[in-house]
Amino acid sequence: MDYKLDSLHWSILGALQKNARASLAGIGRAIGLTPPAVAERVKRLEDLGVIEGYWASVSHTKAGYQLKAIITLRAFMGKLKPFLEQVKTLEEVINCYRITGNENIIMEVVLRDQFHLERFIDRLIQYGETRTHIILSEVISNAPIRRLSPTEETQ
Amino acid sequence: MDYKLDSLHWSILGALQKNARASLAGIGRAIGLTPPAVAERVKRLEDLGVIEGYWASVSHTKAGYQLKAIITLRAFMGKLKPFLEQVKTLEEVINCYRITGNENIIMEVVLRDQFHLERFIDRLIQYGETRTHIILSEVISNAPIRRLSPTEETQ
DNA sequence: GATGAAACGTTGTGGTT
DNA sequence: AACCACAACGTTTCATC
Repeated sequence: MDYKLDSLHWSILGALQKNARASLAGIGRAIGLTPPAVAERVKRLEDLGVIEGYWASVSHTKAGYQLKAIITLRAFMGKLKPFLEQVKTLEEVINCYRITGNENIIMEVVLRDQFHLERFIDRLIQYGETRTHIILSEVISNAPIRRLSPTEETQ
Repeated sequence: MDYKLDSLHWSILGALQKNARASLAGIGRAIGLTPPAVAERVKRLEDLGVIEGYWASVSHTKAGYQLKAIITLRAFMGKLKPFLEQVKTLEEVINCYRITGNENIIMEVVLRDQFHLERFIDRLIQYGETRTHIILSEVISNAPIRRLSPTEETQ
């Protein structure tokens, strides 16, 4: 990494992780910078890829999806690549990671109800063995990424 | 649910899930509503809890965290409650869900490096058995929640 | 929901250290 | 290179219909 983030950068990241619609002028007031200075720093954070984007979080239950589940997949021989293509077309999947370990894939999915879940799992069995965990409650949701303590920085 | 979301609501949700900093005036232009009309609908979506918040997404690697991992926990007898209290104080944990199945808890964590991961797991073993999966790549990240097809709605 | 006006925020230019 | 000051422009918000 050929850049350094100072504490003003982290104040800005903290503010935008808490509320992505916060005004740059308001953030500037809180940290002692003028609006153009904040705008410049935000633009740079975006250009560097530190800020990947801004999104609204929609409640799956309030949007009509009663269930949220974690599904892992242990792909059959030669079935991982076809799955990786197919998964992009599945509207139910909101997150999907390739992982190490006994399973290859872990997904977070939203589903209308138990029947929807059943049909969804049925569509996956051609690709591998699945294991399903229903999410009962969200203990922590999208906690902000914090600055590494200075002694811990490896930059 | 004692409310109904029409296609204008879903256009607004789509726009804000794609870019939470999009201007309400711009969204209005795209869907044929005046700025105050969009603002009113957004306010109502927030008040209903359909929109839970707006977040900037920060790249864990660009922020100095080389590793992201999924860790599951199968809590020992009587150790789930203490864990649920403790986990809120762990800066590494960006998501944590209670789930059904053999494990009770699944967490998404960001870590500086393998040594940090090792120390983090050490801190968990008092609460239960853990299983760790390193995230190799993100196939799908925060895909938007879409409208249920009308025939599928159970409202 | 629309309109119009006032308050506020963002963005560009130019200048300072 | 990073910031400030100021001005033009766009956006949000509020009253009113």
